[in-house]
Amino acid sequence: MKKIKIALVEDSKLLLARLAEGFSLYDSYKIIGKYGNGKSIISALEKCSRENLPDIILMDIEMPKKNGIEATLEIKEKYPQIDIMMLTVFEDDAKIFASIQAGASGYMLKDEPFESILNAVHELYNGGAPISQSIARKVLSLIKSNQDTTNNGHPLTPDLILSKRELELLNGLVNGGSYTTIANDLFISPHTAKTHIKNIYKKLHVHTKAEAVRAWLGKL
Amino acid sequence: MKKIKIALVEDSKLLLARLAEGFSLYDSYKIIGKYGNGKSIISALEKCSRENLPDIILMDIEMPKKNGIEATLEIKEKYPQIDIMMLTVFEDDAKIFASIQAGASGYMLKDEPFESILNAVHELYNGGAPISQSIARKVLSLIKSNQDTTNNGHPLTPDLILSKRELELLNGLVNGGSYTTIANDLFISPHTAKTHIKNIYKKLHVHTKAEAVRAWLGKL
DNA sequence: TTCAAATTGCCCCAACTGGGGTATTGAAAT
DNA sequence: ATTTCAATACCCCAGTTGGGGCAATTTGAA
Repeated sequence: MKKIKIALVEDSKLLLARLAEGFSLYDSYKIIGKYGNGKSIISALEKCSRENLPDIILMDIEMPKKNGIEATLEIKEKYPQIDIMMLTVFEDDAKIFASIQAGASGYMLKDEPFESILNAVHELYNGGAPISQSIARKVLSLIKSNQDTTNNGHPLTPDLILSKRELELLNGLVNGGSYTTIANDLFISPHTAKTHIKNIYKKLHVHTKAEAVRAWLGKL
Repeated sequence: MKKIKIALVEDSKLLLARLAEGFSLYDSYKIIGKYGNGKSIISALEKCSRENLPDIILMDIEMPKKNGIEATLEIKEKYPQIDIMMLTVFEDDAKIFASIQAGASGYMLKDEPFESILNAVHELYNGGAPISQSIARKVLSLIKSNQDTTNNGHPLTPDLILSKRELELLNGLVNGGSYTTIANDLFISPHTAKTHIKNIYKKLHVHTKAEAVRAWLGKL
């Protein structure tokens, strides 16, 4: 019987060890890697042969070097078949949506008992999109308030908050770029960059780059 | 015999519970409060009679609502007799210095075994300034590289990186203010605010508000 | 006491930013 | 087939920002 290959990305060594320990008690799972930030798992995946890639990644959001959302964006770009479940201590609207938008298929709070996380992984492997009760409630209320048409498929990707392209622009903002430098990075006109950024401001309800960076990096 | 009164500020319920549990095993310590972010401990302290104030606060740095550095700044302003020890998962130069600058007396990594933390609290209560080995090494090397004159006293406050006033200005930046609004908040002229911010840029090696916010909020 | 550092304040000016438009294209959904 | 929407691109313009320099006053430490 084939084991489900799992990679863990989590900056707290404590929680990382606790998760690894938890999975080690079950025969059907195999931890194939443990990483402390987005950068390290991405470079590890690059060195990985196709058959050794993980089936599922459990990914923290708040991490040094490269946060979980940026990492998810990059990983799903290259390996769309890998399912990613976000783990976080925050119940932050923007981060939930950004995660899902970036390609995450599930979203669980770290404080959940390990059994819930285990169930979520199982559900994810079988095509589900597990979300913590408290998160689910928030998502539902926000979707309702946005009058958005429902989405039935597996990779839950509501076209809420920010589009994929806008996420890329926002990333440019976080990296401190000007309209021109961001535009050059993305091979578009500075005018276009500005248009995107204006739209981002509207969606995030901010008015300056500094506020956008702050909103993106949490702190609210 | 008088128990040492301890308050815990930590957003991870898991670690919070673990710390509380740890201290509960020792007769000489008493946990007088557990808080999930900077805002909640500050409002709790305000409602606290003088004799019920904690002797020592263990404070996380990365937290929602109000982070540990901002909270430390405010608490040491009002209650300078309380010793604050920072707990963090990051080994981030800027944050170590900002914490100490804000008034923290110790700096420990969360991953340390509980016994180390216990020893650190004991040392702190007896006038020491406990710092994790790995942190201490970094601090020493940075102090050396900055040619700064040594500091022998207890509240370790190197005049490195940012001055107290500059920290306040930086906080204004993080909150998305313009020169004018920040200046109004601090009752100074916009020209002065600009001068401070220019100096902050030089010290942090950044050139825009967005970069300053990013540097302050970690991510490097 | 003396001297260095922190804090405060101002000037000039080029460059960038934010907010308001409008418009074309291509892809996806109905 | 038609509509919707993301992504692209441009215009104008007031206001803000960033970089350079200069200088008075307060504070703290030697």
